[in-house]
Amino acid sequence: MDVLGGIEPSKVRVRFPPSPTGSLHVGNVRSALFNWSFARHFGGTLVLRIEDTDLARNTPEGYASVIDSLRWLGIGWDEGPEIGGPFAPYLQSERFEKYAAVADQLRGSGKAYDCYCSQEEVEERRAAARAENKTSGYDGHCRDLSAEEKATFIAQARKPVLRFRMPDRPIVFEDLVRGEISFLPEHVPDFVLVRGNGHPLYTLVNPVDDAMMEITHVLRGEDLLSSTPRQIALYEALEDLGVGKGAPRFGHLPIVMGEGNKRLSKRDKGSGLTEYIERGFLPEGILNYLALLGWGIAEDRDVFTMEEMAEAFDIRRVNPNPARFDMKKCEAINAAHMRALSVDDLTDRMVPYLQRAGVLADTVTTYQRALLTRAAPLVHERMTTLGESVDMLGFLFLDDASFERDPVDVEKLLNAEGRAVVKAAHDALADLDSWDTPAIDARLRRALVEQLGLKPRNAFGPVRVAVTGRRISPPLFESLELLGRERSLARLSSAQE
RNA sequence: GCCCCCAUCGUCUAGUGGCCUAGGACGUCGCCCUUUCACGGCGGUAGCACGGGUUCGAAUCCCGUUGGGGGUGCCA
Repeated sequence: MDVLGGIEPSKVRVRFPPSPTGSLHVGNVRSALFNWSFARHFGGTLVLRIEDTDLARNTPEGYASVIDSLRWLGIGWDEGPEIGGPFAPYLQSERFEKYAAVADQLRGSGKAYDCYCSQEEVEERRAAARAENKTSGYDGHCRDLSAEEKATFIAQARKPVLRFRMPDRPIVFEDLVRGEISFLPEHVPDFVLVRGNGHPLYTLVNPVDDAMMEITHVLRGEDLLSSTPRQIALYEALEDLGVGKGAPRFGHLPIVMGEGNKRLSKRDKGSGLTEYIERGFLPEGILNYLALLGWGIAEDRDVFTMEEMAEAFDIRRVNPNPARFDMKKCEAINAAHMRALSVDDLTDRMVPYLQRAGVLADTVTTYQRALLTRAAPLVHERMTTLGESVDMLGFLFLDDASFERDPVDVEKLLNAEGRAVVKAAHDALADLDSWDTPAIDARLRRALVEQLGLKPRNAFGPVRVAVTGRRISPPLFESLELLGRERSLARLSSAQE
């Protein structure tokens, strides 16, 4: 299959057209990623276009959220809002005159027509068609109205919608991920381009902008597969009118499903990118995982960078099956990227999470920064997400007033026996000369394991809870060293109360 | 209802007619390492939806069935 269709690789133009109705959905992100990779692979152009024609559903926060999310992800666009480009503006809400002009051309040429049917009438006939086991779409009632009929409707003050006149022939196209797909004309009814109130619809503006912006390839979700024949017909009509150069090539990506067998919808938990950001996923982790939903870099490898993906990406190798989002695997991939981070990078990235949780103040002191840098290697391989640094490292930065131990762990390990162990640990460490890991290790081992005859696990568990506040923590001796003598002894004392 | 798409372990996938007694990853189970948790190492578990063809030979090609998904808007 010919992906490029004869055009030069660097002339490839793809787009990502989110509608700013809220935070980006993981399905959108996946789509943005594949378009980005496609463009990068060929050295082409990625256009960001904001589809905000549905005024009722847009919010300013939605727009900001889209921009912020893409920046957070590291998915950069070559043309679009904030940076401009030769086809500006890139917000559809600023392009209404263009759509109105095209709509007039379409109407004037007879490629679209005014339809005076009310929504109720259309719906009624739709239901009737359905009852007869027929395609339930617009029946073409107003396709060829006489002047008298038109006059009657106008006299009734009906506000017409503009409907596209579908050609009476099958529409066949080569999908870049699915191969040949065809639709018979009787199954693709005429569709509305402009509302009765004059507002253009997605059905019009999306192809019009793709045509005007000279988009060569459309990579999008499978949910849009059945609207493709309508759009292809529109692109062709547009070309006849001198707008654009006909239909682009399409590739329909498998949809992303949530738990069970339903499409991951905006309502579902785990569907919004924001949740992943808040939990402390890495952009490279979530992106890598999303890439795996339908694509793979190699048979025996599933951890890779975006650059590697762009290098190797081939739309023809995308799997058409719907893919279920598996949080466990997403976490595993993210953890792999966490481990791949340098200690400095990891440290930098943990800071905002620690601040937001109140573990660190807005201004991080030099001392705290140094302490965090020393602590980072201890937790590096223990975290799946950056958010886990809060529970893992909180004990090092919290003062006595804010430090709290996990109640469950306290109950389990700081019982009478546990407190006795903690006391022994305190006494053993009280006069330790050099406060460092090897010395602490040796001293504690002698006092608890050798002298009290405890198993290491039983000896260090209570001490761990006393010092770090939890049963699960960074390595104990290193933690004690970093905490320092004074604070460590204080924790060991307070744990006995 | 009608249209379109899809179909390999629980999940994501490799497999493009013989290399497949089907490979990898995540999960899961067991063991090793071990001060907790991780990391790491070793091993196990589990799959070609079904039925017909085509072929010397089919997970791979064709048809049907079943199942799943999407669409069917004056939303995008």
